[in-house]
Amino acid sequence: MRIGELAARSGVSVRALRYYEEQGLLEADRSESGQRHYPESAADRVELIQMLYSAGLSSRTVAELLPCVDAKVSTPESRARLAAERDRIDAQIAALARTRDNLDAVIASTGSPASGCAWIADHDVAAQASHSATP
Amino acid sequence: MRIGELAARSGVSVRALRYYEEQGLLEADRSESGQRHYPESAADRVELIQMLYSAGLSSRTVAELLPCVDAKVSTPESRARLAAERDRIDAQIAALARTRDNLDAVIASTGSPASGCAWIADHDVAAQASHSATP
DNA sequence: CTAAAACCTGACGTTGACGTCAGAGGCAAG
DNA sequence: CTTGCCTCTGACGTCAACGTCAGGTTTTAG
Repeated sequence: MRIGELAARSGVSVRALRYYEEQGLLEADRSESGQRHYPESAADRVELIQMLYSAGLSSRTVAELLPCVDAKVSTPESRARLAAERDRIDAQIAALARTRDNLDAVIASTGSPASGCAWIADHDVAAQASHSATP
Repeated sequence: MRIGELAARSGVSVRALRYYEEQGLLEADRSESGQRHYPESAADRVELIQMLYSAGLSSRTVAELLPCVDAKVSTPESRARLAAERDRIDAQIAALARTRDNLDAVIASTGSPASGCAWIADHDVAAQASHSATP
């Protein structure tokens, strides 16, 4: 398929796909006239790239991880790299969960006009507690 | 305390604190000579701002939410706003969890050199499964 | 064959959250 | 007083992940 169709299928812009290629994240065959031609699997690849992007990985990091994903075997370094990113994401999830819980507390405290909003005082206790529990 | 100390305590740069003030996220008293002076509670405020930033909220959004956090009562709009952001964070957590699980699968498949790496084919199945299992 | 739609490269523009630098004041110590 | 560190405003620089525009070629529809 050509770049327009891949863009439509994967929901990203044509420009983004060309950018991915520029960054070495996505390769394409070229027709005689120079037009990019992608296999069906490219849609999955793009989805994967987007997933890693949305997890906060930079294009450089993704570029470093993708070969390790593609390869059947991995070096100890690449495994460490993957594990490190996994841990980073885990920490990110924990932090987000804390933030969400705090937002819930805010919503609860502001929901009924009678209740006071002592959240700024509360949130530190919660933050410190979960912080000291997950360093 | 002055800006340098607040920066040291809260772990952000002096520039960032001035930026927060610029964006209306953090107010400061001014001494006669114009130097910023913060109360102790400012450290908590900064921590809160950072938490919201790290959850992917823009400074504009934070600026809209903070008054609603400070106020004892909230309007229906502000509550809806808070709830919307909460849901966004929830979705973000779910997406991150999926990404993490995928990374785990990669690590597992590349961990032992004997096992094949059929992850790109697998990950969609897993993504669909966890997607339909956690909305 | 022709016009519209899709594609190409190259290059400059955008946005957010700061970094960094310049030049000028403020403040406690010796 | 002056030395040294802190602070001020203002303004330009940065970086990532694209958006957008220009000017030209290719493919497709009629």
